[in-house]
Amino acid sequence: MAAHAFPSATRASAVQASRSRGLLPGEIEHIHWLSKLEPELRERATADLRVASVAPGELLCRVGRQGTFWFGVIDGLLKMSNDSASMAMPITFTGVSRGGWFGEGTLLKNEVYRYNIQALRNSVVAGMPVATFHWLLDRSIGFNRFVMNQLNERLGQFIAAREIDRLTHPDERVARSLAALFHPVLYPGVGDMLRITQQELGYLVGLSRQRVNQALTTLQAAGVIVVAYGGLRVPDLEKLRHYTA
DNA sequence: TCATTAAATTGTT
DNA sequence: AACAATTTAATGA
Repeated sequence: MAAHAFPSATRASAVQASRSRGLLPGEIEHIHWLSKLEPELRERATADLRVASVAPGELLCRVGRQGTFWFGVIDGLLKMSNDSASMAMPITFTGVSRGGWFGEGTLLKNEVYRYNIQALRNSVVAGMPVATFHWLLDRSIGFNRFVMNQLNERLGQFIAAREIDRLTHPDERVARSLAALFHPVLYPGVGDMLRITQQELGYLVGLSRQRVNQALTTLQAAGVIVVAYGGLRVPDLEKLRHYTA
């Protein structure tokens, strides 16, 4: 179980560094909240957004660092956890998939990050500076509505995460974690096919790849998922969410 | 476009 | 943890 060794690169945040670039036209449509902004505000928002590639194992946020960016996943998969530094057992809060944005709670309170964000694979991540974040909060009704909704949905997800932790049956843990990744509001970019390897899912749920493979086979037999090479489909999210072994 | 090869991912022990 | 089988991605004719 201690073998969760990543090819551990631990460079500082990539988004602010010279490794970041501006937004590409094709990426704008993947940022759903932009369409909720008033047109005159959207201009600055898009101009201030930075995009960077992050390698597997790389950390975007570290516990205790001052919150400086609001992050969003353009493509790839991240893991939100509390692990390493602290005394407690490593706990994965959630995975963050395409279309997911996070860090708003930290920025709102002008606090330090309370979790680590680590890339599980090569990912493309967008970052909005804290100044722009507050600038939009002060001006845009649509943005406020989005952030509020985001906070609410994530609260629900964290409550669900606590329940997942209590589940002992691996198949059920995998089922619930997958259901969380298919959350249509938090991760609108996922679509019906989630790209995730069984190894990545193992890191996320805290199981071996072998056990994940076994769980996926069971879940497929139960008809709640369809396994494919390098990913899977969920025909009925509610059935997956309520799966019992 | 097709065939070949390397790399990634899965299935199984 | 190791290994074989399968699928995808990359390469060059």
